[in-house]
Amino acid sequence: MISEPAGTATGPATAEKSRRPGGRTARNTSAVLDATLSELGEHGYAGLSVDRVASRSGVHKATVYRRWGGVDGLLAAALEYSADDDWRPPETGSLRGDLAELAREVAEGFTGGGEGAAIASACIAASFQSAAAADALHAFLADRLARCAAVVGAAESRGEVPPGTDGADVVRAAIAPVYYRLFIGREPVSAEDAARYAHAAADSARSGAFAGTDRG
Amino acid sequence: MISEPAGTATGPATAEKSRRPGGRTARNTSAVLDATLSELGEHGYAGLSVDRVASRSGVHKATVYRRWGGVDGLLAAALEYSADDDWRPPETGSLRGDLAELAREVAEGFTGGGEGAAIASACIAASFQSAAAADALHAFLADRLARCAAVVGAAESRGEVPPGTDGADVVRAAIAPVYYRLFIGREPVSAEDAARYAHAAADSARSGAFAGTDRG
DNA sequence: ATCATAGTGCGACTCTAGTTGCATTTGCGG
DNA sequence: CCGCAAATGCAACTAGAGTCGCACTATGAT
Repeated sequence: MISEPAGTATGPATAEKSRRPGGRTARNTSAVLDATLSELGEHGYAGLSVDRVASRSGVHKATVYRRWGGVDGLLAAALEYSADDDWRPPETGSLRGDLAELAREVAEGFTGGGEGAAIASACIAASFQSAAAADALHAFLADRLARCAAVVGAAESRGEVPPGTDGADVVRAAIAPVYYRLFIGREPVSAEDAARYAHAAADSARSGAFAGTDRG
Repeated sequence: MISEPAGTATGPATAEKSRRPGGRTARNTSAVLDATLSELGEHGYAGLSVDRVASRSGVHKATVYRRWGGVDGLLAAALEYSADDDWRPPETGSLRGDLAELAREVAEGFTGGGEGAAIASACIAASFQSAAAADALHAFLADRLARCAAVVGAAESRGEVPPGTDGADVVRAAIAPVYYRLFIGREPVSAEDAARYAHAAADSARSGAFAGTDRG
């Protein structure tokens, strides 16, 4: 989902289009975004304040407001900054296994009480407050969904699902109930729950529920 | 900023345990909660401010803070205040039809541009900001889910699904992808999308994916 | 009718978020 | 090395959220 902060890497996420990308500006960028992620992990989105990020990073408050505009842009930039571009979907050899592993990763990514889980949950919460964060999250999840759809493509080439199956929809069917329990209904999610939803989605795909026009 | 519910913030919201439930107090209660819902419909949760609700309702700001504690309790009370206790799940005669109608209602309930849609979306957003709102929404949705599970019970008695099918899980599988697209992935939802997810869930239930232990 | 008091109105107060004008630093091209 | 402009630091400022003490009003009981 969302990786740990890169730390040494000079994140060119926001600085690359600047007319002065080097030196102090780059240092400030990584300092501020690192501080943002740390604050997110410790206090969540509700406790994220520009003043705290500013003093923690050693960058002046006005500078943070000028460059990121507020908590919105701060979080959106931090989201891109920490995005793990090397993530790949599981390859267990079967669609059922792939989807089950995927659903498990989703559930654990938000409940597995580390800093990463807090940050991931904070991003979801932030998307309800800030259009910039919502856009960033949308882009991030759309990219993840597109990569995940590959497991359905592989299943199709193995003959597990009918040709023309909508991979993104199959993945949505597998992971959406996990998200629903976590963030909408606020219900606990067990590993068995996640596996059950993944298996149901795999079976639906196999019987053609997501192939081309809705045939029934 | 959003403060934690201090003590008995939402105490006298339900007038029955108040020591002075009649007259002006009751008038103020309905005036404030009506104003809260109107403000929610017009400006959403992000634009919900105690000052605006206070001046709109004619009740003093300090009174609103004293009785509801802030936007948290205000929205939680408004959610209970406006809950439709007479709602019943659809009865089309088939599980596929019931689930499809349910998914359609969910999608339309949030996207169908009226004041109700704005309020419903605001409640979801609020649940990410306020523990009180999250609890209120959890209770509301758990109640709705329990009622919806009845359509699966009816299908079971008709022989459409195996005995022991988990009704709540079938309903979750049908509506969760709609919620995912609306609030997590921020993707548009068409009527066809909603129907497709509902049909897939119905087929899964029919083939026993949600019957007792996960049979595979 | 009368009374104690819960509930309310009022306004001033504090605290924090966010903005602005100006001086200073610093990266980058010459 | 030098100069310009971008970026930053700084402090004072505005605006809004939330709190508090006090006076007052209306409710429910006597």
